[in-house]
Amino acid sequence: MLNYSASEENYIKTIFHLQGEDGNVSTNELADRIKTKPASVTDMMKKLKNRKLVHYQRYMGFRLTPDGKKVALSIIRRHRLWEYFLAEKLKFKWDEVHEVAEHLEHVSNKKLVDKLDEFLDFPKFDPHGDPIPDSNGKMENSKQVSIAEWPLNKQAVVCQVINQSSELLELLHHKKISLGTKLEVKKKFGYDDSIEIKVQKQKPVTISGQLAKNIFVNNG
Amino acid sequence: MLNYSASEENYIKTIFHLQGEDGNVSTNELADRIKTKPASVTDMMKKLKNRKLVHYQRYMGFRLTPDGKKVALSIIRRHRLWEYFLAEKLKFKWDEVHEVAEHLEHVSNKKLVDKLDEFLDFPKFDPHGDPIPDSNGKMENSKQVSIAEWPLNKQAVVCQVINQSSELLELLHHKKISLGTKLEVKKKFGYDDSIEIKVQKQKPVTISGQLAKNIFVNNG
DNA sequence: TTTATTTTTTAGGTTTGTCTAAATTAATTT
DNA sequence: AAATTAATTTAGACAAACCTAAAAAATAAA
Repeated sequence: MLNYSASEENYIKTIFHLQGEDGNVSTNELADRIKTKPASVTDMMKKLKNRKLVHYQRYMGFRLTPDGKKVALSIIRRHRLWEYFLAEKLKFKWDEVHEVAEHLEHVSNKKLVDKLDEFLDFPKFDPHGDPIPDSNGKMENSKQVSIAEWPLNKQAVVCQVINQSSELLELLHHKKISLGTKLEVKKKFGYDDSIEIKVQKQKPVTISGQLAKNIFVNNG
Repeated sequence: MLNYSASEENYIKTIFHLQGEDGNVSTNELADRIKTKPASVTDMMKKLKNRKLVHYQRYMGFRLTPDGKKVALSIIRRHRLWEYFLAEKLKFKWDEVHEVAEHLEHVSNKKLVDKLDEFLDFPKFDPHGDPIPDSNGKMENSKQVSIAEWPLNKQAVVCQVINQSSELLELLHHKKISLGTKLEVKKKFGYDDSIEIKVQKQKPVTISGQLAKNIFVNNG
């Protein structure tokens, strides 16, 4: 994999986030996000087109080529691994990690990244619940969200439980919740952040806000 | 502390390494070291003079101001902490850490560096034996060298023992060596890397190459 | 469909950090 | 002390990444 400047990497990464499954990204949209001017975006798109990282025709928007996507995933991998490191090892707060990772992500030494991954024990999600690509660019296909944030009446599948302690495991066992359990959130009580969930075909049960925050789900 | 570009930081750091206690650094010397051209050095010196980081008069060489030294020490602190992290936590080899740290050192977030320092348990020396400045820029005043590399007949003071195990401690106790012990290396045997040392006023004793590599000394 | 508005691009300029080639100053040799 | 050599600086250019202002194209409205 070739090396790209921090600036190029920021453009590539941001296009990845803005383009959905198939949509094109517009000049203004990208300029807004990257906090630069549309003219600068046009300049950079010409450059990235030459490097075969984006499809681009003037006035028609742009999207990443397969090569561009690979590069984007490798930048996102670095970013999220550093976020995980900062939160898990250096005890940064959840909302402080992003800014620091914005800088660390541009150190693009493959051996460093792979060894960091190993040191962290190959985490699958960063502290915001976003999936971390592995060294081949593969990752879980949906964001991981605590059931405290999950919308009402939408099926969720338990995919991770953090902050494991024997008490927590005992509680989960009692509520018949484990990895892969399908459930729906039925009610949220703002008073104490407790929520009422329906596990598969059983009767609804209530869960404390504290527990809810530690059970992560996705849409299966 | 203001922020400086990676390029400025490389100049500042390199001037620090080249200037001794009081000596001036020359244009060619710095150009050589930084792998750039003398003309570029002159350009940068003008800039650093404006920022009050170097004393500089044309044709007369340059040296860091007190402010410049502070900046240099903070860069060196980052570099050596990352080197320690890479070797100790990510299991990089001794001779691979420098190159990667050259990039990581330019991420100049103070909180990141201080938390990294804490995570690493405030190490005093990097994997090459060079002292790591603390958050105030203070550091041990000499490089740490294993007695295997120490010159003959020069007083050495034991300042660290690494790879601590009960067997090693037992051996040290038996040889009457501990932190602060003064000794001299009297002979080196290339055959098995063993060395003969004289501890204070006692009779010379022989130490294996393996042990010698784990006893670090400086000149007191 | 013509006009007006928004979006995007082009043209030309700035800063940072680099370079080459020429000019200047310092150091060394004769 | 004059001449030669070496070190350093200046002058002018270049690439990357940004900018502003004006032109061009696409979109929306009348």
